[in-house]
Amino acid sequence: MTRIPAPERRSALIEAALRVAARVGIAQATTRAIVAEAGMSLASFHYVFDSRDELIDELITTVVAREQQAVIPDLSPGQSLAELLESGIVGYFEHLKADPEHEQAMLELTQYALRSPERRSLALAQYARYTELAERSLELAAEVADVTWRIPVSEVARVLVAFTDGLTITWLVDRDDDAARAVAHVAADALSRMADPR
Amino acid sequence: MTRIPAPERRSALIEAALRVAARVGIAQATTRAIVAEAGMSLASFHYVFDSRDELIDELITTVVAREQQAVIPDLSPGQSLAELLESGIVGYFEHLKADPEHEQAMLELTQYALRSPERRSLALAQYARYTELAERSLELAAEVADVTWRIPVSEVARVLVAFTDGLTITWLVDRDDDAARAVAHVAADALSRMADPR
DNA sequence: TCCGGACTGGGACGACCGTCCCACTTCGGT
DNA sequence: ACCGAAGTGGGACGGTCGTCCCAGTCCGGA
Repeated sequence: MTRIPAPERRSALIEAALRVAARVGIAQATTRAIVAEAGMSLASFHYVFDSRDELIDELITTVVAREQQAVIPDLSPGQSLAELLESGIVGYFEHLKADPEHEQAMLELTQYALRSPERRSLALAQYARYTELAERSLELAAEVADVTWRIPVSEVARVLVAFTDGLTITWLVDRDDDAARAVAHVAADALSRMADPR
Repeated sequence: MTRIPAPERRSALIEAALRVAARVGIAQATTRAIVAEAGMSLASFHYVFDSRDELIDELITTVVAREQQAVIPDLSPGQSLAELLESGIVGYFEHLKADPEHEQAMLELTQYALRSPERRSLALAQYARYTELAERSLELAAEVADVTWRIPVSEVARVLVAFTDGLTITWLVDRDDDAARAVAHVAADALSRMADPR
């Protein structure tokens, strides 16, 4: 009824698609389910998106781009590097616990992107972004703890991403908070050994 | 044409389904794609399976049950625990590299199972199995290296599963062998610190 | 040899999917 | 006040999905 300009409608549909994907998975995020969530008609969908795939692609791009501060920890000084890293990872874990379905949808989005050659780059960009965020957190932690990374931060960051990913999947399956915290502890300890006092 | 008894047909269909799922993903593993892969008609499918979901469930169960020796490393003595663990993880990594699509399908299967409440237990069983295999490898490594685990092996195993899972996903995305090996190295180092000399 | 159950092939069904079309309404600029 | 563009609603189309049905074929035991 109320008329909405195309660009606004695009982002409204992307938000709706994200909610639907979190609730029922991307496979079930049909055009009809998305427009129902957004309270629109199918025509409005195809007025602003050529295809569902175009929306999914933009969904990945958008969500990855905004993944910002959620995971960047605020670190209080006076702690060892290992402690800083652990509280950083635990911070991410709290974020995961706060909205597990969102993170599950992110995982599905990656798998989805990996399944078609022309979408592979989206998965790569997603993980490049994760690594970039991890890198920033690691630099911050090193600064606060007054240490320097022995190997390039980007490489440490790549390991951190792998560890948090593993933490995510296993927790999504068994929902074992203690086990996840143990992973965080061990991972932080391992990463902290990759730095030297300044 | 050639007549096949029902139990044989069941397993033939499951094998076919696994191949299809590895090739194109579970979402695209339709009943028609599966019977085409198995060289049967749709009627044969529903003669032995009530529904596609029943096959998928049995697919998960079957594949998880047989996941056996693939990941259990054969360890040569004379190495430190960290070295043993690293070569074990690298062994898994080689297994992953040998058939990435299979591991990708396993990941999709997990996500699929997590999406419906009545299938959640399948994902749990899958990871319980992973943990069990990890546990056996860890016990073996500890024996060869003549050390004992400071905390319950099952807890160490759970961490190892998380680490290998993280290694798997990140590598499936960026296919960076060196980075994966770095993850293996760091993970092995971290785990080795959870044991004491005997 | 026959008969009942096991198995097969092909076609059909209803549901849902992504996409498209077209008549209609609203809006901003002139 | 008017007009072209922007936006909307509803219905339809072709395709694919899971599932089902049924007439037929094969086989082993009586």
